[in-house]
Amino acid sequence: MAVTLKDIAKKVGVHPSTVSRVLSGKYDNFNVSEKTRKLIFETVKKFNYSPNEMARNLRLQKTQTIGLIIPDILNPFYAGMARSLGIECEKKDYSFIICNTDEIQEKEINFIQMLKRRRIEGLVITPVQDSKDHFEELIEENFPFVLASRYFDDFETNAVVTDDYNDVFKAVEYLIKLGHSRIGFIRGRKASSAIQDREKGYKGALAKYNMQIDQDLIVGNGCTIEGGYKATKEILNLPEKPTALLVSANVIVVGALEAIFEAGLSVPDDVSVVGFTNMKSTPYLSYPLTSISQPIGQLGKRAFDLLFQHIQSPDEHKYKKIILPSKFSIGKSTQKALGS
Amino acid sequence: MAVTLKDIAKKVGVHPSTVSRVLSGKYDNFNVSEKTRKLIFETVKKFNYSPNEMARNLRLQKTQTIGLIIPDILNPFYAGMARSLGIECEKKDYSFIICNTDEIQEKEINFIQMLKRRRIEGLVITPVQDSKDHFEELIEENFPFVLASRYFDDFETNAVVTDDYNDVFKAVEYLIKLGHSRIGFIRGRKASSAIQDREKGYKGALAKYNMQIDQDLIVGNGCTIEGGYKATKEILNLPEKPTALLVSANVIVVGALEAIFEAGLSVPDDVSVVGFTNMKSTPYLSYPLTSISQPIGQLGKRAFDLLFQHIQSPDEHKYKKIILPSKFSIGKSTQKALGS
DNA sequence: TGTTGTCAATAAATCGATTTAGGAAAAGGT
DNA sequence: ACCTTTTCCTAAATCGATTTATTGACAACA
Repeated sequence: MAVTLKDIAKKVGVHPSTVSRVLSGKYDNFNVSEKTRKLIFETVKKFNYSPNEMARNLRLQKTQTIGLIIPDILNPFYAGMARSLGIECEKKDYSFIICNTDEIQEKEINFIQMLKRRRIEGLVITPVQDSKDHFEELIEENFPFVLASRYFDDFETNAVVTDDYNDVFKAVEYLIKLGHSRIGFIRGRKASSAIQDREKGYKGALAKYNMQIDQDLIVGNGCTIEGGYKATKEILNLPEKPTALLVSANVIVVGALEAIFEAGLSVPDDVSVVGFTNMKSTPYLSYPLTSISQPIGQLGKRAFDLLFQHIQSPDEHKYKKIILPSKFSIGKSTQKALGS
Repeated sequence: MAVTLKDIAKKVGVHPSTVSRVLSGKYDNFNVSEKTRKLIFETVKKFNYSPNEMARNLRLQKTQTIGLIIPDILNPFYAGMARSLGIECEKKDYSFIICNTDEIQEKEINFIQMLKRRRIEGLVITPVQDSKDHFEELIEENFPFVLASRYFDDFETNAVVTDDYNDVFKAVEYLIKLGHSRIGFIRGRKASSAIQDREKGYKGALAKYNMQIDQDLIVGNGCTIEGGYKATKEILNLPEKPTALLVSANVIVVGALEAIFEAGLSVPDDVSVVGFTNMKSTPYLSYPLTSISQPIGQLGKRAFDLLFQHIQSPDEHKYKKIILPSKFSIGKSTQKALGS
């Protein structure tokens, strides 16, 4: 169907290898006469020849393709990562294949298998973290991959994460300084290392100020709107309501606010809220949210950089864990606690 | 490096073709002894053999891959499309490669070239619509593609779009019936057929009620937050302010609201707003937005269906244009015009 | 005994490029 | 006139699968 290198060779009257060498450009002005080169280029143009990458890939053992496995592209956090990864890919002439796990471990494992069959050269992944054996396998094979936004304690890998412990620590400290003493923690997916670190940061801040950790104030599991809604509803039904909430992930914020408004409470008068944001596409309020905004673009970029490095020099690469700080921005969803 | 079919064949002591035939499963229980089959399967498992798709692709002239070219994955509208396309792809064992054009025509053209080199089997695309020659080329070649959310008047293609004219018509009619007589239209990208149809719907509704079309009330170009912000600011500076706004795309809503709040106006008391939404990840207000919500999931699904059909039967396929209705949902961002 | 048929497996071409080694012809040197 | 060098190009292997045609062995049948 499509015109091949062989076809071009025949038209020009030379051997396919000659055409290949001319087009590769590696032997520039060398070993091929100017006349032949011209003729080849003309013919290529005339027949609109475009090389078959499948064939090149096979021969060169390269696909110029990486995989991106994330929980859900609908989550603007991951969309942002995908975006910036895409930009980096483009620069290096790579493409990427996106797979959504929906936080289902089995899907993740299958996707990895599938992508390996497709001979992707590397993988950026936000792991489900319900199991991890498959990563040890990847490490054994020295298969290039980078964990994004989550990491494993147990073994060394490439990883790019945010400074979750400190990010939340500071935010909670801020709430404490506003005089809040009952601060709720709306939790995301328990299994996620990021969420775990945020919970630790929350506890760490409370501990610093000698405040009791009340397990009733730590609720929720899962990074969904519904999860945030239910958890917040639960926490607002406590006999002793919290006066402030730390919402530990971006999507959850939407559910949390829903629950707050539904309970007839207002922000920040009845309850102060600190959330996670990323860029402007996240929940928009008639007032800006006090929030921890993560450097998503950087996350994608740095992940690609690490991955690319591993791909380029598979033998002499070193695993790196990059920790990126977030920005804490004070909006209008927080205020001093009543009576303080 | 990786273990190949040949390696397996050697281990088992048979010819590669035998291994291939066993693994393909096409010659089930036939022409290969039970003993050999078992041995092959065992060896495959033992050495963790996974077929090289590059090689298969080349031989079979299939990549099981399609392309998705969209303006921006960060826009939840396109993220939603990508999501549902992904789900459909998975069912049919396809993968997809996402490319963001940022509404830059040149990028679109380059991406198409690149994807064709990679021998993707088909393309779902939301075209930039600054030019269109390259699509006529695709049609000539009978290359499978589906336009999503935008279409071309000039020639027949596969396309899945929303019912933009009627969707906006009804929304504007609703505003008129609330007594609004100065209704602003915050426009998205002029070049987009979807936006054009929405503008027509706006004008059509006004015409139906014998209302003058005031060009000052039609502002903006470009589907960005900034665009929406500037356009809205402009319209709010008119000597005779509009009492209602029809915001013609989802991202723009954020900018429009920003401008409204900045001007010290409130919604819906000072100005009623109808926007475009899709699912819950769009701008969240302390009140729900009156909005036209588009069936994004359907859009992705139907686009894949059309594309798959074309891929499966390239010769007997027929171009189809599918028009999907949106849902108009009345929230709290609209109310009766003052004095009516 | 010779023919036919079945079963199990192989040989070799193929997909479309790249690349190493080499070869023929022209140019250059003495 | 002969050897060397350079220039220009070709041959053929290769990447890792799939598939069509074919072969060899053995049993069945007349």
